[in-house]
Amino acid sequence: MAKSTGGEGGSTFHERVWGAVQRIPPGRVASYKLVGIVAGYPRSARFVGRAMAMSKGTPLPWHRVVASDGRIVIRDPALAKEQIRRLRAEGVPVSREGRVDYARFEWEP
DNA sequence: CGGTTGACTGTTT
DNA sequence: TAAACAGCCAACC
Repeated sequence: MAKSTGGEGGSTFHERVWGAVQRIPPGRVASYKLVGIVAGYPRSARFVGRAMAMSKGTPLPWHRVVASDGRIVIRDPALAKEQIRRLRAEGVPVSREGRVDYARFEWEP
């Protein structure tokens, strides 16, 4: 007990964000802001996206992270396409426009 | 130590 | 509805 931070227990911002993303259950999605809140940085939504960009090549379920409207805001179409594909594989319906029903599939920590 | 940057978000035009 | 603007914050050079 008495573990410091009481959360992701990381050192850098990215490690905490990664820890928060790993906590997202399958079949659910979380917004960048929500991940930031869980990570302990409620105002760093932008940086959460930055951390995700670094996550390329890591076992991180970054595909469960979408914008606050449930829309995919990734600038790389190839990467966004992969996210849609993974979300559908997890049981999350994604529209052709790259949008999910965030109101229904939002992760509630 | 300061300016730049971004897988964001919310408001306004 | 889409586009533009502004606020925010930590890592990077």
